[in-house]
Amino acid sequence: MHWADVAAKALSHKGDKHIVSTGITPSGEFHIGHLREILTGDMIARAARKAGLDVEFVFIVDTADPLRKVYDFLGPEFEQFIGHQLGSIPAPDKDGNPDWVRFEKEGWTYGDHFLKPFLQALEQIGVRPRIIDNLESYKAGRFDQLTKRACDRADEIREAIERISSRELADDWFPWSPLDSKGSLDGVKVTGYEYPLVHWLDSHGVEGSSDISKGEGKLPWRIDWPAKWGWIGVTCEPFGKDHGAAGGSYATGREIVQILGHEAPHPLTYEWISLKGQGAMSSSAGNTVGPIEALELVPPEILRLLVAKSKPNKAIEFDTGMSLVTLADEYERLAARDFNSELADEDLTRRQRVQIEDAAGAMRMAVLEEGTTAEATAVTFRHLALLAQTKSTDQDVWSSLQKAGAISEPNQSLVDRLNRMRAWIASKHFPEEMKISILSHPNDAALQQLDQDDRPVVAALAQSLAACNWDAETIGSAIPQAAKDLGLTPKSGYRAAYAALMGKERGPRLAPILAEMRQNEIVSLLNQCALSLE
RNA sequence: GGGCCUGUAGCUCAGUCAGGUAGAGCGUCGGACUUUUAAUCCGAUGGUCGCGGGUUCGAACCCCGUCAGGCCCGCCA
Repeated sequence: MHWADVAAKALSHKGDKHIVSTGITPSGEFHIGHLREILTGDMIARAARKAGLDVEFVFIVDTADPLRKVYDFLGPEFEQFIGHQLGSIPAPDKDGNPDWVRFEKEGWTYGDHFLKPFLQALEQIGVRPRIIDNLESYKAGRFDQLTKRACDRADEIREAIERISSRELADDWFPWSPLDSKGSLDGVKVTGYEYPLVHWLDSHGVEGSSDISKGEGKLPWRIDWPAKWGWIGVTCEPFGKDHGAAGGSYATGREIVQILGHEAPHPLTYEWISLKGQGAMSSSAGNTVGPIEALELVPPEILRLLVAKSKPNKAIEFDTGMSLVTLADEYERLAARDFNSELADEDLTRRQRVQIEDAAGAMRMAVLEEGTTAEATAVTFRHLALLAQTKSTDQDVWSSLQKAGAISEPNQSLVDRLNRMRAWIASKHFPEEMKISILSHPNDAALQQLDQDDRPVVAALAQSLAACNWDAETIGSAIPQAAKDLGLTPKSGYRAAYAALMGKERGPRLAPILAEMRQNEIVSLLNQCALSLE
């Protein structure tokens, strides 16, 4: 069973109606690590729907969280907003300074700035959650009753947090952080409480009162989370391994939510995504790949496959180089399989069966539109990379594929894929290994690798290519023919051609590439190679 | 200090919950396709299941210990 189906099954034991929730703080650039959170939730919801459950998928944007510090991408002016809520301060402009104009005219906030592009990415990747803005929810009084309960039973909550996380809370700790006279959550002392008011004294020596029912402040993180479970009615939530550890926020949350009068959701802890060779992704370290950037290179269904095929507790190493090609080709292979007929085989061992079921499940989760079946495009990533590099127009690419019988008319997903491929090729991420390049000088090392028998082919090839019509078809037949004329197999022709022209043992189809080059340069290169072999 | 996760073929991982002959994909190697050589198809190769004990007729799986990597007990997906 696929991991999402396992989670769905666990949910089905608890009832028929479910809310799967995810949440992210928009404190900086979103990266593909955040995508795992939301895709994990989306996949559980998908599996639950397939299991016949009534399920809603929500995404909570934690705009009520305060700005923790002046990040590297922010200008010094943001110093004044430390402790202020992300949904109530201006966004950084291009230079990292507060964009007051948009803030005042459009209400464009720090949270919006980072959230909006992420939402676009979600749309592209087929995730359409109900979005809940946390700050607005506070202001609308959604947290009111649960906050009242938390304040009324502050001692119980304090006891739970201290016992479970084995940390000591300050004497003046209170389960509500009021906003101070400047709008900050930092350094505010609670001096009294009578619902709905929490009285405070801030770091500027100002006294005031915070109205819980109007959201003039927020619950501290460890209570904020269970309170959300309560008022939204969350029954399942995936979260990063940081929250999942013993003593972590889920452990305290599951008890606190009971104090608040609700049940804890079914948990699912997932591992982080790291960038290959660079460790965990972190916005401050700058080693991130944003969801938008990733989607410019990778078809969304392939990004989905990456998450779908990895069990949540497995760390994922994301890599925009060769692994992407492997992953994309894996998608194509999987799409071409007929899992139902494979599973019909009675002789399968339990292991083989599980493996086929998991692959089928992963593909169900990977397709963009829920309930559809992936269709193989009949063009591998590798092949598309080749065509995109050798054909200057899209139409030439389609013609080549049509000629090969791979497609009749390109469908939309193939068109998208070609656009992404061109973006990938143009980006710094495109791997050297995939780049097609014809040598400008003989590569002696590669030539020496050639068998003695194959060496004469180089000279023969130089002659026949010098004489032939310079089109892909003619070149294509000249290469094997040159070998045959010498009593060798076509393979010898290719070996010689690759060694001489690309300095490799094998490579992509040569003829269409050569046809794009100048005939005299190719012939001259072959002649030089022939000379150096003598 | 306390706790969680991970460790299985060259690589990525299934299999551990319900103990029963070590599995897949990729890679590699070989063959076929006698002009689509990053393609496709066929075949082969490949593992003291981190290590040491214990329970058992039988352990990758359960128990105890141990090593290594990652993480949590302020904030982080």
